[in-house]
Amino acid sequence: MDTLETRELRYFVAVAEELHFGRAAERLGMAQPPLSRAIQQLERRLGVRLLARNRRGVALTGAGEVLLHEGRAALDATTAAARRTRRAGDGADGPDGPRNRLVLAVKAGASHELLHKLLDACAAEPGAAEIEVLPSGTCEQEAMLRDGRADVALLHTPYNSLAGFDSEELLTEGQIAVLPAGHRLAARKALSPEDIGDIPDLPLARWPRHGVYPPGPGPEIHDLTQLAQLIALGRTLAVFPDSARAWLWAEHAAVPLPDAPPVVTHIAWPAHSRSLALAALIRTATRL
Amino acid sequence: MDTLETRELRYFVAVAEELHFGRAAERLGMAQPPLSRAIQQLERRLGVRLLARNRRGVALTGAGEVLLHEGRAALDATTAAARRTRRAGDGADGPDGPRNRLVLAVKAGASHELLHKLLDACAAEPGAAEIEVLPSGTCEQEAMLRDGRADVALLHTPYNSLAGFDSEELLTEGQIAVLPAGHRLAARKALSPEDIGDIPDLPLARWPRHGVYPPGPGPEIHDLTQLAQLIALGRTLAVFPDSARAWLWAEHAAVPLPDAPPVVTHIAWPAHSRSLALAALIRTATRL
DNA sequence: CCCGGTGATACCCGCCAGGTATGACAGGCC
DNA sequence: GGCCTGTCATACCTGGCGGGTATCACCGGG
Repeated sequence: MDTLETRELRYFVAVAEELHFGRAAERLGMAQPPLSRAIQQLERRLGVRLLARNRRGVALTGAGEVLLHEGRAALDATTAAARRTRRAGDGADGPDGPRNRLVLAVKAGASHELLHKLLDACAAEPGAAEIEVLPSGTCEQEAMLRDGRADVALLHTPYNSLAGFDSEELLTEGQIAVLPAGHRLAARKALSPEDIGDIPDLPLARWPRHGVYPPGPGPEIHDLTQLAQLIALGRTLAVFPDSARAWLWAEHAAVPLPDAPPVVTHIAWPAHSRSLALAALIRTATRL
Repeated sequence: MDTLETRELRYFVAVAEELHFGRAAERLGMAQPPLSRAIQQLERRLGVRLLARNRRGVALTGAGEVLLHEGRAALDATTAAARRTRRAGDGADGPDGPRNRLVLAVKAGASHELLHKLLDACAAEPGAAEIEVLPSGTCEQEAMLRDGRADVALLHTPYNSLAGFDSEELLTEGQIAVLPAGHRLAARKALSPEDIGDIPDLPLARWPRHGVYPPGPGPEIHDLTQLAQLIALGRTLAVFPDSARAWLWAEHAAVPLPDAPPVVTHIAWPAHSRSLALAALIRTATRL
């Protein structure tokens, strides 16, 4: 009477995202009629109208939007429970006591130096947990923490949000514009954010934010190598924290952006975590 | 294969809390054998041993402890989804547009003045959400935010933890010792935390923290009136923020505790909240 | 007017959650 | 040792419900 089943949440989230029973059913690997019925039962049990059926597709009601948000969070929490439990039991007992393993999510290609120092420090620590580094797509570390693919992550404000996590500050850096070495602006000592917003021959590269690309003239970027190449070819420019200098090519030029907001790297973890291994890692990280 | 059902989580949490299949089954309103089988299936599906059966009761394995913590969080999230969805649809459309309603959890009897000012300010705000004040037991506001009984809460550090919530600071106050007016210490200008820890004839009252009472000689307190009476009768003393002076009796005396840590009142809400009504309330609160 | 597309309804079936009865096993007691 | 008790596991059965197929009701467009 009171408790939602995860199955129902999965079904509703699918329908709410697709706004189409047929496509949602396909995505769920089932037929459309039982899905319709399940949603109806859900609405009856909650005593709330979730979807406005418009004969031509479907729209979310206010309550539906609430359930979409809260339901996603709940689904993330349950899959996180499953994943973390599996990991906890995986190699539960090594040669000396329970073998602890932590999955650390990092933006692929970011914070090279910092990460290197962190891993070295952990390796030096006797009895510290084994760290598995999990490279993540753009801005995906937050989702990985929420759904249990990772136990701890390196996040970069203002690109990432720390909402819902506990965190410690690790490093603050300025930003640079990375552009083709031959470009006329490459010789400048500094640039401002306005300068690079509308260069006719060099549009700003676009990264996906939570899976969607912002509008704009620049190319859509999938990975760092691709971006590096496009910059080297003179087709785009991009903005990075200082530490990106580590992977620049000869054909790249870096120009400081003194007025851009500083990028702060944090180590972040789910607020309810109660793991000794994690606490040790955080202590190690903040001592760097 | 991959996703845990809430039913399984409920079952496991019950067993993990009782550490006894029979009692857990009773609590769940079902027979013991299907519960045993469900837990076995869960262990098989996760590929992980959750419970160590000791012929004489049951103990949690490491993975079991992880699932207990994460599973509780997941269950809270799903019941929160159900509750908030119900509330969102409840009186979804009032006379003028969607009627917004927020449930604000406050520790019963705390922050009288602040709360009064906040409610007045909200009432003055045109188009602001209707605020339902939900008095909570000791330290229960956090749980209420997590499981959706409340949308927003007033929390008091260091008694409450802000972990997992977004929050804004509202008020900082010192603490006072409340003791019988006739007591020899009532005339003192100030007391230190050590002073009040071991007064032979006046043991410190004990509040439940997350449902359990800390050990000690003092009486176990259930509500504020009861405590007030016990103090007035000269049976105990208690520590409160300054604002508690509002409800003191004539037979009470308040002595400042300048060395006690200050109590900071925060307004806190689930980090993932995206409600306009909530944002407005927070803006109102921080402007006080 | 018919046709394509959408969600709802009707009906059926097989699986699995849950119940009852019983077993297996360890410990305490006389 | 024999027995009882408490505990979890096993065996077996049943009913409900989750899911499938076929079909309907409805609307918009050519």
